[in-house]
Parts: sequence; structure tokens; C-alpha cells
Amino acid sequence: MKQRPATIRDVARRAGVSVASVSRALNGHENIREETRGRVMRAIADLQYVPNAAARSLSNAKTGTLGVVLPDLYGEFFSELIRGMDKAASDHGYLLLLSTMHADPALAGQALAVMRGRVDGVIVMAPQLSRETIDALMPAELPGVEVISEASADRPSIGIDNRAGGAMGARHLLNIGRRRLAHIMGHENNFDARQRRDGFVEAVTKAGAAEPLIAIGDFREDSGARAVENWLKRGDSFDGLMAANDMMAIGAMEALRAHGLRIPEDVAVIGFDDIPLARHLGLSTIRVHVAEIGSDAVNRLVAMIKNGQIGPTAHNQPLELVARASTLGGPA
Amino acid sequence: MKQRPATIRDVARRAGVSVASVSRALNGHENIREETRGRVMRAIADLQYVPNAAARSLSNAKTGTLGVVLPDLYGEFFSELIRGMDKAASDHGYLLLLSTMHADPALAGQALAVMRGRVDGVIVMAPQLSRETIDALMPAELPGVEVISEASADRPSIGIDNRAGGAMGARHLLNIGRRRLAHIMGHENNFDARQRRDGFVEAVTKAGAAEPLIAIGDFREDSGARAVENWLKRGDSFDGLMAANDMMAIGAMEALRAHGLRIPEDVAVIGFDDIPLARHLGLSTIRVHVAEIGSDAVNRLVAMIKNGQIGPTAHNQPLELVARASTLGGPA
DNA sequence: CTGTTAGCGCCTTCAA
DNA sequence: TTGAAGGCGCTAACAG
Repeated sequence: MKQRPATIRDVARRAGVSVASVSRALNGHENIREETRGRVMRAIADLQYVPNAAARSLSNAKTGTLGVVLPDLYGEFFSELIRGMDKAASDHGYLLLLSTMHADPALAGQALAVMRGRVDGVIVMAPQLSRETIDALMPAELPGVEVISEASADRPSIGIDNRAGGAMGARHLLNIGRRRLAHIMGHENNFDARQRRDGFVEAVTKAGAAEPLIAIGDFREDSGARAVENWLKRGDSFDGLMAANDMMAIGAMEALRAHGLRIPEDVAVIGFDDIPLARHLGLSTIRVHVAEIGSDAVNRLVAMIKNGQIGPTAHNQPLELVARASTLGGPA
Repeated sequence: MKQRPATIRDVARRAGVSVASVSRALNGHENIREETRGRVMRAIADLQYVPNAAARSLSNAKTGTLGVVLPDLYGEFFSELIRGMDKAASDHGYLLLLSTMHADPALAGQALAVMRGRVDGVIVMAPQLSRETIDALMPAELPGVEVISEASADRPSIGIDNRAGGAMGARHLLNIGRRRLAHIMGHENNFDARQRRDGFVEAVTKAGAAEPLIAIGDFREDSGARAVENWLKRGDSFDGLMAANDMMAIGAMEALRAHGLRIPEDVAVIGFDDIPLARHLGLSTIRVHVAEIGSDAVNRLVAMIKNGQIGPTAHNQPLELVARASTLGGPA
């Protein structure tokens, strides 16, 4: 039945040449006669020979695969990121080895350790871990790039300019005449969340508007709704609201409407990410080109693998303001 | 700087034992004294030794990774599937090697070939390929399971009962009193699309209702809208519509509303998948538990790897009718 | 241009 | 319980 797959030696025997020649033919070396190459190729086809990847890696210390370590993957964001990575990876002839990394640093370390010896480089996304933790965990001998994390002092990182995004949102609300602004941020210990808030607050302050309301959410729909409920209950009023992501903005919109407030007449709302839902619900947002972040990360990593480490470089994918119904129209 | 990672020999030297003992300690064998094991473990910690995966695979013909070959996937479906797979895989101590497979059978073959020797088994999803093509492409010596494909005669497959889903949708529309039904299917050569249509048509026929209108879409929003446009233009009328997925249903709803038709009063609409958008737009749908399909596939594959091939078994994840605003209320 | 051969790092008989 | 040694399949010197 399931016979042992052909090895390079079987091919050599069948083609009547040495294993070296087979290897040369296989790897497209120059120093081999066309006729010999032909014989080898025929033997390979006859035997349905496929080189053993493990042996190959062992021998030349290359695996042809890139490790990708991500947090728990929910939603569109990840499929976009992975899609972008996969595209770039396969363009370069690499495969992707996937692993999710949990918040627990010990487990996170495991995720990275398992990759050693199976990949030529790693892409890590760990917004939930501190810079020190990440630095301590990254295998030193492996080229690595970080995605959507605080810019590293050691490695290249690709991300988004969260501060700029927060500021874009604030300015947009101010531009359409809103003056009493509010912001729903993500977890306090999430890097992106803090940056977006800082950018938002800074832009508001710079414009001379009143200090904005700030609530802490968790990037999920419910938390957006809760934030709004709390404000309204306390009698806090605002006419412009930015949430640190679209899901919270959507939750917020529902809560606002539930309280009879009109969008955008009473409160203009803007989110962050531009998930598909945003378009369908007419939610203004800051668009992030997620797939590009992924391919960018892979391209950079591949460059590192080929040309050696390139040190820290922070690259931000450009953001884009997408104005929709939730912020259209003049002030209340 | 970047010194060579420690090998098993370094550990042996440091611990003052032989490599065999290190290997035994590492793999939790019994025939080794506790004290020796301790010495080895300490040396491992000191040296930050991590076994080289390639060498290990070469030596025991196991890779500890599962190959996943998917079509170009957009959206939530993809991340859910991967999430489910990743969860199950990491539970079993496996990593996932990802690759996308394009519609071109030649390229599809490549995707699978690259996996050979790097994985212990493969999960393939290829609804766009014919059964024969898939069978021809699947490496015979590798355990494989198929997902969301036509049930195979050789391998286990995990999927959904598309016919039942189509029928569920039809019956629901009939139950709420609709009699002139329409269905927007996916690509003619997509297995799922055909099955859903067949289930739909069969249920309608069985109920003695008029033969439904059928349009061919491509699973994307636009095609749902176009289908509706065409029907309306031709003067075809219907009061119940099922699309083969939510995106097309959403496109259809927009087109219906653009023509002044009310949902569900004039036309009740139901989709398939239950993507997050569906809930937000109040679209009734047939819910698919995607993550479970993924973990189920992995569990089955791991079982095959451990216990040998298990032959063809078709397993369907249960479907669930989710009734929302788009089908609530009585007939027109 | 081609063949021989020594590793790559690990596991695993086989002896001791 | 331990060590020595062969072999997994492939690549890359090194000779011819």
C-alpha cells in the first residue's frame, strides 16, 4: 500500500547518476549538462519524487517558512492580515506557520519557542504584551518583525499611526462643528488604545475645544453601549463621539438611538478600522489598510532574511478618513 | 553576536552525559535516572536549548504540523475556520501550515506538493474544484480530510448539509405564508451553491408551491442586487427570497428597497452563513458554526494520523435557522 | 561536468 | 541505566 516515498537516491539510481547531480538538477545549478538534467527530471517524474523538506532544512539551515504569531484571532481584521501576509509570502516562495499567542507571557514564550527551527523568521503581533516582555521572548537568532505593536528598539515594526488616527477623528468632528467631544478607548493596557486616545485628546486640546470625555471600553460592541449609557445617566452631554474601533462605535450608536438621540444631528459618531459593517451602517471611520500591513510585514521580513538584520525601522500604513452618514451634516 | 543555537551535543557535554541521555530526558522516556534527567534539564535551561525541529522531523518522520489549504477567502468565515482549527491543533500540540490554493488546478497542485514532507496531514477546502481534480491532487501517502467540499469517496469530510440548509430556508419562507419564492445561488460550478439550490427547490416542490425563480450569482453583494434587478425588470414577482449566502441577500435587500419594496411585508428575505452583518441588518439566515467545522476537521485529522486512515466518513455540522426582522410577520 | 563523502541535529537500536 | 554509532534525506565542499 503506502510505500515509502522515493528519496533522492532512488532518483539517482533510476537516472543512472549520482545524488549530487540530482541535487544540482533539482536546485537549478549551472554546472550540469542539459542532458543529465533531462535524465534526472524524467526519473523524478517517473518516481513522483518530492524532496523531503525536513532533510533539506536540516542540511541548509533554511525552512522556507515564516512564523506568524498572533493574538486570539477574531473577525475580519485577522483574515485580512493573514490574506496580506499569505499573498506576499507565496510571492516570495514562503509558507506561513501560524500560531496564536495568548496574553499569558509564559504561554506566549512557548508559542515562539515552538517556532524555532521551523521557520526562517517570525512576525509577531502582540499589542497585549509589554515591550519588555516581547523583547525578552523574541528568539535572538531569528529575524523578526513586529506588527501593530509599540515600535521596537530592536526590530522593524509595521503598524499604524494611532495618534494620527485619533487626531484625524477629532479634527473631523471639530470640522463639522462639534465642540463637546467624547472618546471611548480600548483597554488601558492596550498600546493602540492609549495612542488613539492620546492623539484624540491632543487634537482637541490644540484646537482649543473643551477637554473631551473619556471612557474605557474593551473594543467590543457592548462596551461602547455601556460607555454611552454611563455618560447619559450621569448627565454628561456631548455632540461628537469617537470610539477606538468600529465595533464600539456601533454599540454606542445603538445606545444613543435607544435614548432617542439622532445621529448625526444630536451626536456625530466616528469609529476606527472600517470593518464591512461600518459601510453598511453608514458609520464614519478611520480606514486601516490591514492586508497591506500584512504584506508589508512579510516583505520586510523576507528582506531581513536575505540581507541580514536591518535594525529598527518603524513603518506606518497610511490611514484614511472615511466620512459617512454618521458624521454628515452641520452641528446640532 | 548571533551565535549558533545550542545543539543536543552541547547539552550533553554540559551535563556530562551522552546525547542519548539528553534525548531520553527530553522525550520523557522511563529508562533514565531521575538525577541524570535533572542534570540534563539544568543544562538545557542554562543553554536555552531548544531542539531543532527539522532534525527531529527527519529522524522520526513526524513534523508536528498540519497543512491547511484554503481557497482565497474573504471575511469572517476564514478567520472563524482558522480559529477553530488553530484551537484544536494547539490542543493536540500541532502547528498549522497555511497555504491558499487558487482555482487553477495546476497551482492548486503546487500548493499541495509544497506541503509534502512538511506536514503530517492536510486539510483541504476546495469547493471550486471538482471531485476528480481534488482526488488527483491529494498526496496519497498523507492523511487528509476535506472541508466544505463534496463528500469524498476516499477521505473523511466535514462540512455542512447544504441541501438541508436550502430546504430549511424554503420551509421557513413557506411557513410564514410566502408562496412565490425565488433563490439566488452561487456559481454554477460551486458545490455548495448547487446543493443549496437543490435543497431549496426540492422543499418548494415537495410543498406543492410554484416552481421558484432561480438566479445565478457569485456570492458577492453586487450579484445579489443584480439578480433582483433582473427579476424586477422582467416583471417576475416573488414574495419570498433566499440567497445562498448573506452577502448576496444583503445586496438583494438593498435592491428591493431601492425599488420601493418593503422587507418583509412585500418580500421576505433569508440568507445563509450568519455573518455579523446579518444580525445588524436584521437578516434572517441559516447559521453555520464555522469554527466547529475547523476544529472538527483537525480532530479528525489528528485521529487519522494517530490511528491510521479511517476511510470516508461524511460529517455535517448542524445548521440553525435564525429568524430576524427580514422574515418576521405574515404574508404580504 | 560529475561522483564521493562528510556533515546538518536528532532518535534509536545495540551493547555494555 | 547509560554510551556508542548508524541512519533519516539532502546539500555542498572536494576531488577527479
